Amino acid sequence: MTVMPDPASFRARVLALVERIPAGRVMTYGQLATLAGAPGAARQVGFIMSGLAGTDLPWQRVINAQGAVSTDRLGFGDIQRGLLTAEGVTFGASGRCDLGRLQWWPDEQTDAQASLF
DNA sequence: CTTTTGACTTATT
DNA sequence: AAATAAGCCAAAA
Repeated sequence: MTVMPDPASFRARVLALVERIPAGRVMTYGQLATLAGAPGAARQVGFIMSGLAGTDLPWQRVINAQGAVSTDRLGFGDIQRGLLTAEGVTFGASGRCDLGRLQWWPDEQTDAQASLF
């Protein structure tokens, strides 16, 4: 069961975005905060994520701006990397992936269709 | 209302 | 490249 607070809340907007991240792609905390309407609230996004583990949401696809997972100190960094690796995301020896290639933006799903407007 | 807290980010050594 | 410091903002208490 997923957490569904007020649709108007910052949290709900973040969760809605997380749910749309395609497999094998990632988003950063700051990016989510900005798209949810609160630039700079990256830390708050992280706090929201703390409740996502164990839900249906693809929480593993949210990483930090360095292209690395921020869950090592929580004890399940290896689990998160494992899930992402299973989706095709590759991590270098430094524990970071190629953000420039894997970071996903919501409008990416539309390409030629966007020009209809 | 004020204070505290973080799965963050950026700039600066 | 790695470690520090300071800034940042939404919730909960």
